[in-house]
Amino acid sequence: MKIRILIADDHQMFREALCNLLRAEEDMEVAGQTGDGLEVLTLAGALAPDLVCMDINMPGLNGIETTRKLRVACPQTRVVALSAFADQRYVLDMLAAGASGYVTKAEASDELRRAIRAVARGRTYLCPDVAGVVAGAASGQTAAAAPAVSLSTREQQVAGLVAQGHTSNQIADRLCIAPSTVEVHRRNIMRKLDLHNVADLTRYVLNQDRHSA
Amino acid sequence: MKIRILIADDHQMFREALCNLLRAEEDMEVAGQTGDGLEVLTLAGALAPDLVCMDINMPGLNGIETTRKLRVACPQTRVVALSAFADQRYVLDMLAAGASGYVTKAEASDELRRAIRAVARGRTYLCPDVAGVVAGAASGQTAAAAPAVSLSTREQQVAGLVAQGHTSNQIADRLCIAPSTVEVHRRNIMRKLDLHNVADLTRYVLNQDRHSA
DNA sequence: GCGGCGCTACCGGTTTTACGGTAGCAAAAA
DNA sequence: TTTTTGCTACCGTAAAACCGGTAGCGCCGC
Repeated sequence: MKIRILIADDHQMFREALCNLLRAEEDMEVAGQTGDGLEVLTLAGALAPDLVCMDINMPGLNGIETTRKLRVACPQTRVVALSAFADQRYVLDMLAAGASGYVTKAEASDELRRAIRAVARGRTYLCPDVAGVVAGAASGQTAAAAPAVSLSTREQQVAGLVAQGHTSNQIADRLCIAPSTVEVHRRNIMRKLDLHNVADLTRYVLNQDRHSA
Repeated sequence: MKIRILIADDHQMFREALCNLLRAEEDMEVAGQTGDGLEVLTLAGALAPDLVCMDINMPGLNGIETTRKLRVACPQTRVVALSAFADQRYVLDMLAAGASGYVTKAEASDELRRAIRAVARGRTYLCPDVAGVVAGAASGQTAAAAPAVSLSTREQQVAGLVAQGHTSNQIADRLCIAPSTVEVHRRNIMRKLDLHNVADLTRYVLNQDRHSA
């Protein structure tokens, strides 16, 4: 029985090249391919593949969200993350979303074959770079610190406007509230995230945006 | 006579997959492949390929700089840029550096084959997305606006430290200059770039970093 | 019901930015 | 040579950010 694979990546060229590579394997079969997160969900429902090779940057729905929804809709379909990046944030979010493997594109394609076979057998596979990141997170403190913070809706609005370069007065006008209120929100945001200036907050917001793009 | 191709991309997996694709073509031959910009120069010198498929994000030396040097060292070797991005900045820099073609990874691999054949015949090939960007730059004003700004070395240092969340006093300590001097640099940076607060500057620096990564 | 949380709003204060002008000095360019 | 550019440094002012406490109101969950 061949391993039936769905390829999800926003670069058509990479998808085609990858199809080519995997089709050469005796024990693998490319069931389908797409570059759109939402289409991954519909295709996975129709094709019921054993495994999805999932990129993170995709239009429609990013790979992390897609993985999360896919694990609910198609629990029998496992996910191998296939990303250009090995950021701790990406890796942890992807694993938390339910991915069973994580391989970076910087690795040899042999790593991917190994990951596919391991995950198809119900195992977990992380390529060396990624395994190091996970180990670092486990021993470090960022893993515990990350999920502790959560901004309210209003705070997210304010944070976004601050990162766009607006002053508290401008934000107050925009949201039709008092400047003093905006400053309270700013202070609460700073306290929650342990940030202390606009530059820190801007970087934080930009990272968040990148994540939910 | 086959077209002898050198593949330069920092993702080994993509390189392997691409080699596979191009080897299937009758009129093409993959002479070599590497993920490092500096190695492109040495390999090109040794192999004298007809054409280099050049990614932009590479360690050692980025694709733009590599192209510039390659055009001087090996004028007979032409360059097709093969990037994930179609940013105006990337495209224009790459063409200015001497690339004869530009294809994005979001395109089908057929676009790349077409580009390779066109460039090997001495022509220029831009994929549709990129052609639009170039046309927009020619008619637009951003092309003239972009090279107008340039920060001095010191200003870049200060801008970077501001974006990292340091105050002028902290930056002064770090650079061993007076706080008043740091503030002069800040004002000059702001004036040159037409920015007016830390958030704007932070976003600018982050974009710059992404560009020269 | 009552405590907690989010949103609203104001008081106070210090520190930091943002923007203006002036100026010396060295190196590079015109 | 003169001019320009970059780096250095100080003087000011006004605005904004940062940090603390206090407090009313509505909503949700225990």
